[in-house]
Amino acid sequence: MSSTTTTRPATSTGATANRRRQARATATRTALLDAALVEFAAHGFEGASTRAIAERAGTHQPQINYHFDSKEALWRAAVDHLFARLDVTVRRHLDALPANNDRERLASEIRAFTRAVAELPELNRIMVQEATIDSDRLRWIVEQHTRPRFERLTATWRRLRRAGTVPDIDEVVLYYSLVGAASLAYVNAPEARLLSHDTMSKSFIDAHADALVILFLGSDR
Amino acid sequence: MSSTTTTRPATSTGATANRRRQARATATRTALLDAALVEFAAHGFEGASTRAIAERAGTHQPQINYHFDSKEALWRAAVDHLFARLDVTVRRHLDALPANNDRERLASEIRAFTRAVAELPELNRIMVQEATIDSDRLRWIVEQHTRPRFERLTATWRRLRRAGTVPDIDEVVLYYSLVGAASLAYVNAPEARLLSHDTMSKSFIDAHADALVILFLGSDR
DNA sequence: GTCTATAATTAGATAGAC
DNA sequence: GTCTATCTAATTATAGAC
Repeated sequence: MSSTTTTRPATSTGATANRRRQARATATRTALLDAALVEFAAHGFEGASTRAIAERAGTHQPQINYHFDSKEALWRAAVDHLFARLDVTVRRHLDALPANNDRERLASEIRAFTRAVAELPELNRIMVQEATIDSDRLRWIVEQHTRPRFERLTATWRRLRRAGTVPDIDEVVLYYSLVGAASLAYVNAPEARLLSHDTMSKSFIDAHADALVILFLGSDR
Repeated sequence: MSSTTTTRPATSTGATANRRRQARATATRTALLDAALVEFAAHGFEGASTRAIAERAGTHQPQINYHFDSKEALWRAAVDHLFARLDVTVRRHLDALPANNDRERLASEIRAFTRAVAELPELNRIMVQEATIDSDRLRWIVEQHTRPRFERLTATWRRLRRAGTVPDIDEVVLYYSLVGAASLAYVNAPEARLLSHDTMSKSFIDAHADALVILFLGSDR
C-alpha cells in the first residue's frame, strides 16, 4: 500500500481523484435527468428552461450542454430513462398480483398499469404534451416507446375480444379509453387537489384500479 | 338618403368609416382568439409566442397588447370563448339524442360529451397542460369552468349510483376515468395518426361514443 | 468536469407615426 | 386601430479559465 503510494504517488492520487470526479459527473448527469423530467412535465419542452432544470439539479446551466449535446438530447435521455422506470414499476406491481386465466391476467395488468402511471405522473404529462402536435420529438417517441406498447396491448385485446372474454370494442378505441381513464387523475393531480380530492393517496389509487377492472372487464363474467 | 349625405357629409362618412374600423377591429379580435387557441393548445401557455399567434391571425404582434392587456389576458379570453363553445356544442349533440329515463339521459350525455370533445380537441389540450402544475391560471380555470361541471356530473352519478342504475364506483374516480377515456383519443390525435389510425373520423367517434356508454353504463341493465 | 462570462436569438411589451 | 421600430429581459449555446 505504502509501496504503491511511494512507487507511483502521483498516479495513485490522480486515479482516486479521477474516480471522484467521475462519480461527481454521474451524480450531475442523474440530477439533471431527474430535474428535466419535472420541468418538462410541468412546462412542456418549449416552456421548460435549461436554467430552471440546472437550478433544480443544483448545478449550472452550461452543464446541460456539456453532459448532453443540447436541450433536445437531454429531453430524449430523460424520456428514455422514464420509460425504463415505467417497465420496472409495472413489473414490480405485476409480481404482487399473480393470475390464473386470461381475464385475470389482463385484470392484473390493468391494476399494475394504473399503479405505475400513478407513481410516474411525469410520463403521461410529457406524452400528452408531445402527442398534441406533430413534430420530430413526437415521431421519435412513437417509434421508440409508444408503438411497441400499443401493439402489445391491442394484440392482447384482439385475442380476448375474439374469445368473447371482453366487451366487443375496437382495439384503438379501447387503447385510448383505457390509457386516458388510467392516467388523467394523475396527470391532472394538481387540478384534482383544488377540486378537493387527493388522487395520489393509496386509497384513491386502489379504488381507481378496481374501478377500471370493473369498467373494462365487467364485475364477474 | 342623399339628403343625409348632403346635410352632414363629413359626419356621415366619418360614421361609416368608424363602423368599418370597428368591424375590422372585431375581426382582428376574433382572429386573435382563434389563433391563440391553436397555439396555446399546441405549445402550452409558456411555449406559445405572441408573435406566432399574431402571425397565425394575419396581424401584428403589438395588436395583442392593444386588444387584450397582456398575453395572460388573451389566454383567459380564449379559454372563456372555448368553454362557451363547448356548452353550445354539447347542447347541439344532446338535442339530436332525446332520452326517456335516467340511464338513457346519462347515455345521451356521454355520447354528446364525447362528440363535443372530439370537435374541440383544443379544450382538453389546454386543460391537460394547465392542470399539470399549480398556478394562478389553474386556480382561475378551476373556479371559472371546471368546478361547476365537476359538481354537476358527480351529483348525477351519485344519484344514479344510489339508485343502483350504474356500477358502484366513487364519483371522483368516475369523473377522471370518464373525462380521460373520452378525451385522450382527440388530445393525442397526432400520435394516433402516426400509430396508423385517424381518430377524428366520424366512424371512430361513433364507435368511441358507443363504447363509452357500454363501458360506463353496461350493455343493457 | 465545473465554473464565470458572454455571444446570438428571441421573448413580451411599449412608443409614436399615420 | 394598425403599423414600424425598439426597449428590456430571458432564452440556448459557446469560450475559456481553473
